[in-house]
Amino acid sequence: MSAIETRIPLCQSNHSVDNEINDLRKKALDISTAQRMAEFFRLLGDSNRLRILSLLAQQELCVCDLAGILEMSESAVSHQLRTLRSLRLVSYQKQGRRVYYKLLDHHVLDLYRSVAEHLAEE
Amino acid sequence: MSAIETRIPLCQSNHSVDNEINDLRKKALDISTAQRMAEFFRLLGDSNRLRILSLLAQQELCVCDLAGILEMSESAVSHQLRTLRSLRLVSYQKQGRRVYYKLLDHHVLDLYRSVAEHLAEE
DNA sequence: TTAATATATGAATGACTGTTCATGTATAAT
DNA sequence: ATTATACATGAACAGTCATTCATATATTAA
Repeated sequence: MSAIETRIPLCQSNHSVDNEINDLRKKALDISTAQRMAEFFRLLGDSNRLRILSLLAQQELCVCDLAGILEMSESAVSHQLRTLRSLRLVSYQKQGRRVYYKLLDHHVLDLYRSVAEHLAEE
Repeated sequence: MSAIETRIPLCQSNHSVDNEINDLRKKALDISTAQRMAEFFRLLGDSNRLRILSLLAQQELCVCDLAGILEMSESAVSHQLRTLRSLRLVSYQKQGRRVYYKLLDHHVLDLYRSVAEHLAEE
């Protein structure tokens, strides 16, 4: 059983890349890492979540202020914060009956800026 | 009609942030920009698209090679490339009946690295 | 010319996701 | 104590999305 025969059939016949298939398969992002990265990007792939993050990047804010500023329902904000919490992008602190959220992860701002730069170039 | 009265009701009573609501609303990411940024992040929020990009970051590849390496159907790959094309992340070049795709946007790699770094820290 | 290959694409399907609505809990105010 | 507020959360619903399937086009091979 040669390497060629165990290989999943690609394009018929040999073109330049053909011999490098196995190399490339190793170089490709592995599935589990890709899934974790995708999960992270997907988290940023919602305009309301981005707007929440843009505010928390400035200062701590409680749920009802976020809701008021962004004109979203408190429930919707709370659900989104739950998502952001689950990926450790925000932390929170209770004060009386209010819960103040703040940005926890500094990478988010880098990503934010990179995309802003990309969009500015179009 | 004072500024207070025209303001959308937030948390009852005045806490420290209350006077800054209008300021914060101006500082928040505006909706249309947030939507464009979200569209971009959402594009990266799929593991198969990330894996396609990780390969194209190394070299030009045709559809059937991508399909073979990633063990996806050619149709699925083609659909994803269409999406990547629409956001100008890849360009393509026809050679015979093959179509070679390559990475067009350098920001993608920056984003890619930022997230990889984030995940490495957990 | 005829058959096979590489790619593209519309429609259909199943899975996922964000919001709303209803409800529950904890805290503060009266 | 009773009421109102701030927040959380499960269920339901609507919209979105990635894949598959069927089909079409263009190019190469026979």
